Amino acid sequence: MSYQPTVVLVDDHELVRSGVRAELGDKVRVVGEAIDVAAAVDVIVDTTPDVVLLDVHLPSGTGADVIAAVTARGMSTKFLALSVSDAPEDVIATIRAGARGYVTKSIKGGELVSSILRVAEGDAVFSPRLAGFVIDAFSASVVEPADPELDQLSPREKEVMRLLARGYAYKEIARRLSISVKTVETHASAVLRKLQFSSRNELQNWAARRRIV
Amino acid sequence: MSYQPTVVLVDDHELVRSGVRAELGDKVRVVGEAIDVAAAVDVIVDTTPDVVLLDVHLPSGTGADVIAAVTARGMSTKFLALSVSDAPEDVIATIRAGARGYVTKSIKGGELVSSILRVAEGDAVFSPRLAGFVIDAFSASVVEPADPELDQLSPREKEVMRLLARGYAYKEIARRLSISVKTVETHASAVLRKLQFSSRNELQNWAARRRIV
DNA sequence: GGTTTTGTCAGGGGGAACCCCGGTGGCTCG
DNA sequence: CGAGCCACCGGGGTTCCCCCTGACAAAACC
Repeated sequence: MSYQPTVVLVDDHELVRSGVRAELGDKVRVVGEAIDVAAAVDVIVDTTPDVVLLDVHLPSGTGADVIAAVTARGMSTKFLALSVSDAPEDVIATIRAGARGYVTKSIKGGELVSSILRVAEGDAVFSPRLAGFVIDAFSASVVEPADPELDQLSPREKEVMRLLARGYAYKEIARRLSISVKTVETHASAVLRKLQFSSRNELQNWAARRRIV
Repeated sequence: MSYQPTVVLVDDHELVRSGVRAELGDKVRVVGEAIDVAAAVDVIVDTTPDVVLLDVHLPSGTGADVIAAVTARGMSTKFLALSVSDAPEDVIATIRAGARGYVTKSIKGGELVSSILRVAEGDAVFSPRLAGFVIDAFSASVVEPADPELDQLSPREKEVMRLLARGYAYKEIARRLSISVKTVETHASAVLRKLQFSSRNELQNWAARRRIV
């Protein structure tokens, strides 16, 4: 492939930037550099590179700030985080912001080049250990801790509770369960009493947070 | 490292299982096999392997079903999905369920072994193209598209809307904003009308999904 | 300076939500 | 077989939600 992706380097250490430039050789074309958040945003907007090689910790903020500012301008630039930090917080924050990859500075030159090329093609790239952090955060955001509070409810009450939490009117619930509205009221009262809620709205918020909806 | 991780193979094709067994050689120890969801769960619970090599599509369900059933039993087994499918839905569903990696069957034998070893050590492993799907799904689950619908609301109405979405009673909202209950009613009516909701519950659900709470 | 928007408030009404009482029938368990 | 739990249903009541109409002052816009 003779096509050279264009790259912007964002790092506050001159040494790192020149080192990276040297390693990159002629496989990619460096079209701009920046050392802080504001300058980075300007350069990226001006040069619209294929990939931004981005340090996570900058003097005036974080790499995530840069990503947020650029994507807020409607650009679809791809970001590859390049950092000394392998802390889960940094990795997750940067990925959440929209980075397509995250490699540590212990990476070898050749691998850095191939990582940039892969990101330019739309793939995601991670140092081995770091991908796990993202996966953890991803699946952790879905877990249902099987609330023991729900065991206080009889089967029928759970049924009513679920519909209640979704905001259905008593009339609707009665129709769906083919029972009388009065029965629904009875179950609803029991649910609110047992779960210590004073209104369906509290239940609804609680259910939304626990993702029982 | 002379330590052999134990592995369970779950795949409905005999050919695939024997192929995998041949490729794995003596780097890992295969302690069990299964061809459907129920059998897989039984074998995994019995043998408590370090890693489960899991096909995504099984005769009686999906790999995600297996993961859900096993984790529901409180086990912390690691799962590596091995599938012919590279469809984003399959990848995301399997990862959401809790898999620590996803590789396609076009993988070479040696890479499969090293993938298993890395998963056993806690890393996450992906075929190049697939990691991007997870990242997309991950960052997409956070974006706030700055709802243009909210611009229809006057500042005061937004204020009321937020409290309304949290489930506060009119009386409470009036107290917090130091205004009359009747004024709250007026704003609430305007909010529901402008946002096309017919009850506060719809608003509450909508707000919960958009994370405006 | 008129018009529109916004924020404030009120009356009145229909309906829904929630509560407290009551009752029936079925089931299980000691 | 009585005691307890569950699912079912009703009456009657209070409070809250939501709507409609109408009003007035301040700010903003043209």
